Amino acid sequence: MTRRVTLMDVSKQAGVGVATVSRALAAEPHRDVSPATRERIRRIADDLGYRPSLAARALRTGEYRALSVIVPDFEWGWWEPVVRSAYNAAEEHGYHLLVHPVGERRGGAAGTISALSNVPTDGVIVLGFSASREVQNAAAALRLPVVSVDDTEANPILPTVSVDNRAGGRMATEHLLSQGRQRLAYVGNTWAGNFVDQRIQGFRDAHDSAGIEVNDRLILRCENPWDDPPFTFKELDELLADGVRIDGMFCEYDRMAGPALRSLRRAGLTVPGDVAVVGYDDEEWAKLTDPPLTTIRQPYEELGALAVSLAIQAQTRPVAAERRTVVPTLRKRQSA
Amino acid sequence: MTRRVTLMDVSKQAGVGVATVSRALAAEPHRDVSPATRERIRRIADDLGYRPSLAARALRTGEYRALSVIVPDFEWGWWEPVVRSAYNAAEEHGYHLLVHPVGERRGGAAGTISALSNVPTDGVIVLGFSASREVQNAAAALRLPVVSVDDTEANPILPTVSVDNRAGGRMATEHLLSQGRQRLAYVGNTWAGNFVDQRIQGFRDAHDSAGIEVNDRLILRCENPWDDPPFTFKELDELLADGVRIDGMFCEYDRMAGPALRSLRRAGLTVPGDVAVVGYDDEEWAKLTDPPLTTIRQPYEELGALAVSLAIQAQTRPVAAERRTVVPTLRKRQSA
DNA sequence: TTGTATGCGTTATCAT
DNA sequence: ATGATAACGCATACAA
Repeated sequence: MTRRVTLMDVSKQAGVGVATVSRALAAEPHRDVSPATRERIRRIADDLGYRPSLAARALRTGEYRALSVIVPDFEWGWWEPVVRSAYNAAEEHGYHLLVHPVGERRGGAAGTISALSNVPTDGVIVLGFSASREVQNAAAALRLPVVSVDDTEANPILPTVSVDNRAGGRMATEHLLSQGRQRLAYVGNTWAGNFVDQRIQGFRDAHDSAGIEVNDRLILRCENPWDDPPFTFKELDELLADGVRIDGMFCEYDRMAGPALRSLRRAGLTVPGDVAVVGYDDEEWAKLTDPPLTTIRQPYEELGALAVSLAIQAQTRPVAAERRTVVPTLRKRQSA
Repeated sequence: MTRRVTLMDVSKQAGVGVATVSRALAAEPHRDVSPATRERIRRIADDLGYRPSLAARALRTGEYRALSVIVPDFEWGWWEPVVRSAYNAAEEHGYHLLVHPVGERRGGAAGTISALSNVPTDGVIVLGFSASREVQNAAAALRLPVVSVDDTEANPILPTVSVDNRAGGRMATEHLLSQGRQRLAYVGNTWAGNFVDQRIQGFRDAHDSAGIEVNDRLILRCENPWDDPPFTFKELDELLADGVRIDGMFCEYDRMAGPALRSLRRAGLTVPGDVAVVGYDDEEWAKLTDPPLTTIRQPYEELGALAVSLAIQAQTRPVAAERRTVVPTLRKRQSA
């Protein structure tokens, strides 16, 4: 391992001062350096294999030009496209994006943010967590601005970008109703959460507009059956066994579709013939279910780009702790 | 935004020199500082909200204590658990792990590595790319050691950690044969690649051991049907329509299972009754197919941990450009 | 247009 | 056990 090539080396080789070299190598052509020398110096730097020291630069400028995004690593999938778009957006701003999965062992989102004291970063984007005080405090302790994505708390305490879940629920339901389906089930998880309430609210909204009454018995809260046979939703199995008829189903999120489709098939119902099914999230594998899943697609690209732009803004001037809402769209496939 | 708290501030407050403060705040108790002052200084630092400057530290020590992992962002899914285990392993070594998705626009793996000149990092782990000369050169230009994961080239030019695909293919096939299945199809993608050859070789190995002849007509190379109805594999549809009987199927990787299962169902075949199906990768959603997919699980945890350990080693002493192989396991579910 | 000199905050070396 | 100080490599204010 030879010593690293520094500005000094380049300057000596070029027979000019380090300042000139620094200016010549600046990203955007510096006004105080002749194109000729700029060109000459850049060539020499290249020949010598010069690479700027990020540490030295950051020490001098006080910024790393990097953002960190905290992702929930126990929930695979949905956040990937957000990270992707954030990465691209960051790049366009000349920033790098560092991705940090939250480990159970790492004390959740707040713990992961605290660990960022050892990561060179200028700002934090938190994906998919309700931004509690703890998150806010952890970031404040590091003097890092935070932006939250997909936090569905009623009153955000941070600048927040999120999707209109109520509109999404409504959209899914309207799609089902518009096909003449009348007896719709809502198949949700057992957990509670604002986004759940919002999607159900959308479900109700659509019924109201259509003048159809919601049968509360069809609003199901199901236990995860993912690890034990027969991998169906027993709540749904029982409902169907009781002879309750449904002709449409809105799954709280795509992952509910696997067990739900199995329950339907087990009950001898076809999709979409007997029952039309709509999911939520448009995860990559939604096209792999049988039949391919019609679903609500979150505007992942917007989410990522917006979050990055807010995070960069927040570095210089405070950004209001208010919610920016983006709207989902319907992705039609074969299940409804 | 007030000025940041530095060692100087702490030292003045404590009435000691900066060196003492630096020693007192070192991660592992420094031998040259009394426990009393150590304790006192740490408290003061805490009170003042002192955070070390990573830039200054890195400038001084010459290392960031961070590794970068390059992941193929166009292939969702399989690498997630590897990143997770790598993250944990890195943490145990006192390192941070930075995750970098490769963008199409970013010039592939090599391009993404080059972009790391703007990322504070001490080493690179490349996931899921055949480590070409380009990758090697890109890393060399940055003077960063590289470790490759899941590169299936015959002769690795980098330290490489990979899974025994031949053993995996054999394992999947033996599982099918052991159930008395005799007419097995191999359902693969149209692409070529060493890992494909290896899995097929394992498929053949198992047949050889069982004294069963492979019917080459049953080795299918199918076009992706993921974006167009009817979302089945037409190659498989045709085979079945021709009246060819199969009773078992090995999918080259889990994602092939969606269309394959649809093809089977469309042909009126049940799974696993008529046809037993085994996948490869054990992706998260493998449990969502109907029936839940029996599959070959790659030892993701080992892959990540091993890669990190090699990358850290490579920082100090050269690590041989040889392949370390780990073995997959069978994950039994309902499809076979 | 270019060169010189300073300081960013830390750790390590050398005194004491 | 502690303190003073040099050096890491860069960007910039200021001088030329």
